Amino acid sequence: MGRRKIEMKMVRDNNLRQVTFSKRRNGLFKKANELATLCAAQVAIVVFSPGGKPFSFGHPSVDVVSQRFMNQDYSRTKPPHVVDDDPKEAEGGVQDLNQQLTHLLKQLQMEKQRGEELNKALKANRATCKYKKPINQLNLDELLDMKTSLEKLRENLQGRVSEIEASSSLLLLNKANNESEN
Amino acid sequence: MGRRKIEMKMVRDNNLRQVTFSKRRNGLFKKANELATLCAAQVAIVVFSPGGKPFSFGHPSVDVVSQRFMNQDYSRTKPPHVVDDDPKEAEGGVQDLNQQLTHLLKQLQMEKQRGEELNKALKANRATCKYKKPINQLNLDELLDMKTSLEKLRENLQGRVSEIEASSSLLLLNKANNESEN
DNA sequence: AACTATTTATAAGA
DNA sequence: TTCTTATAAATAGTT
Repeated sequence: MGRRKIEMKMVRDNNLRQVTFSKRRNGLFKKANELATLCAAQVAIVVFSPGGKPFSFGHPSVDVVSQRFMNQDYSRTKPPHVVDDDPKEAEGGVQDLNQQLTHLLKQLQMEKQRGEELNKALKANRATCKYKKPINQLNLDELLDMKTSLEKLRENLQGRVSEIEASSSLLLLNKANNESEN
Repeated sequence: MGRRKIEMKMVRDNNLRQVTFSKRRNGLFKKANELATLCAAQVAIVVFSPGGKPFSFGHPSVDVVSQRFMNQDYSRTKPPHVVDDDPKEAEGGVQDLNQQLTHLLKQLQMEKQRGEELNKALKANRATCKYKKPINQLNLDELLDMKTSLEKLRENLQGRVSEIEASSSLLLLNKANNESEN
């Protein structure tokens, strides 16, 4: 997409390849961000440059998404810790225990994060309580103000639970807004 | 990029959101494939659709790339499993690892329980969703019915999350009630 | 880093 | 879902 069409083969020139990588990595991450935003999807990307440098994009984070993926994946097939790089050690050796540990730690992190996000959502939600009583009497400015604060809340929400709560709130708001226009 | 420019906000319409997701997921994976091909880069992508279905792209594979990423990640900091409950054994003994495992499993259980409680509250809440769409068209009987079920729900709510959502719902109901009186 | 001529992705519509 | 098409966005080559 540019001055000329290019063949889909590895770019030979090292310098040009690096430039292409940078441009396209940015493009890829932008697309990923749009996908997450537009569709309320979770996305994780890991890329290694030709030089071996790691880059990543995650919504809400690489860890959360990859963990969710691994959990699903494992439940479909084998226990998560049986990677079997070294069959001799696979059943209860140190390596196996280490893998179990790592896996558990990640799950723990995920669960804790979920809890924290719920808490965050709660706090943010309380901030909106001041609006809750006289919603029929709010004027347009106040409604817009409320909308802003709800949208701000929405930005901070990470988990799906939070997603749902925000939708409800926005739905409520939209309803109020529409009616104030009549 | 199409017939019209669209706002970068979550697509509200479920059907349209699913279509958008499919199209853009394909686009994202295509871009990822091009990046890998042109630049000899390794790429891994994991995506969860709004409906929670997992999709992935990997070059050479999700596993290879994520494994490499994790290794690098760990080497930057400390091994993830060194929790140091017992400094004497901290460097790799089987006994120590087992203790860590047990400890982690307990923590996990606790966190999961917390999550489940929050989920329960959420589910109870969802039961009220059936009323949400045509609220303006509900007749008085239906409104009273809804009010009853909301009040019942309210009694059962334990967590603060649910508390807040119930308030919203009741507020919505009161509003609708008032309007039906006019 | 910026700039455009083009190619590519995609929103709407069928 | 798949295809078509008008338009928006990405980007290859250039400065």
